[in-house]
Amino acid sequence: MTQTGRYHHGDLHDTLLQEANTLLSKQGVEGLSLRKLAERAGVSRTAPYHHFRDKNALLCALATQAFRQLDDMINRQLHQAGSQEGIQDFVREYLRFATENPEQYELMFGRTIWKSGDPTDELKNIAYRSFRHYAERLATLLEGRLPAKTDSLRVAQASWATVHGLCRLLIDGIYVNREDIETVSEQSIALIMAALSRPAP
Amino acid sequence: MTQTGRYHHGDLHDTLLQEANTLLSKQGVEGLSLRKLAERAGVSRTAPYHHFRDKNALLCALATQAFRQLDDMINRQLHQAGSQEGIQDFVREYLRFATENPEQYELMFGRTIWKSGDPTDELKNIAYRSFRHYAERLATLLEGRLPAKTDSLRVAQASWATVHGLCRLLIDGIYVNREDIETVSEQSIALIMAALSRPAP
DNA sequence: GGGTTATTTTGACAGTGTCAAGATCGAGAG
DNA sequence: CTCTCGATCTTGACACTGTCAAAATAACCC
Repeated sequence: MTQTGRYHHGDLHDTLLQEANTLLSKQGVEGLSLRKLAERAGVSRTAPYHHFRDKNALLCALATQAFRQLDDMINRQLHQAGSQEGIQDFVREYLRFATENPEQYELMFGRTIWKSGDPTDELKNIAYRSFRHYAERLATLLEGRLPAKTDSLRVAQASWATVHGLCRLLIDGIYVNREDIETVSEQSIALIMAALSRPAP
Repeated sequence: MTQTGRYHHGDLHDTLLQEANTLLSKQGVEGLSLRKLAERAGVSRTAPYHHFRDKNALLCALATQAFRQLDDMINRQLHQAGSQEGIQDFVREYLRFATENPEQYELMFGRTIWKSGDPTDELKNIAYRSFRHYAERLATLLEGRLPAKTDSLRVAQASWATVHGLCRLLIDGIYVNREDIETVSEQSIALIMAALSRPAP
């Protein structure tokens, strides 16, 4: 289980992951097949099965990687942000992350893993942890500013949904053009901000 | 196995669509194959190709159907809604639509059609029209209540993104549990409402 | 060395979408 | 009524896909 000794290939595990990630970026999930991957790595079709239980496991590993990046971003971005500008920057960073790695984002939150496949425990952990971090930081950020009977967890879920929905519409290119990113995201930020500073009756 | 008017089949077109929709509901897109469909309709594997150019065309037809329903709902729901309660009801209806037909919703907005496949002109038309209807109705609803320099189109996009994102997280079961639908959706409604009645500085 | 174990390969199977070519049958033209 | 035509359907085939079983290979430990 070490990576220094080279028995047959060297370390297929990492090579596979790396190659899969670049292929994902270029062709999307539907262009990612284990056989193609194996060929690129110079091994037989079934070689990957000794490093990943099945395709689902590979995809989960990829998504886990991406979630680690996102989690880092969250902690970095919302760490010492004491003001509304902190949240604004976070939203912008989030949008940047999603639009610069659309295929990874799709994999992280898409049905391929969460509905049709089954997410690894490792993936679930990092995914939930990321959200928890966001919720916690947001909670401390909003401490005292929230009216009674308003659970900060709900605010976290609702605001995440807003940004997430925006990303989806953006990435899939349905209702929001990429040229409108700036204005629409500003509007979304305003949406969140208004709710935070002055909640509904 | 229906035998009404069987010269060849009767009308495969509608049978195919209908069967596809029930199969979609039960098994999701990934469980929907043309061959399975053909078998259920009692015809050969390639028979459907004389009614739909390819699988993408079939999926687009399904999505178009669903969009027609959504469009109807939008026009019905936001027709004479003059107050905030109208918007609230709309959001609730939208959430109901999405959670009761999760697979259809996924197909309507998912990457299967919009990214990996290519959407039919018919589909694009109805999809854009639905959103336009929403935007228009929302605009008349908010007339005069919006501050200067706030484009109602942006508000429409942002609010749609909020509800859409909520639906996605709900359907894919990532961050929002189904038991929390009520509270989270209320929070989301509050989010939108706050922005509408009292915009951010 | 031998033996164990991890790694890789070959072969095979059941699926998938889709194309090409032939078969069938309803209906309108003569 | 016959006969052709065009819509509809079928058979066969191809290139893919994920994944399993069993055999082969190479590295490791004793």
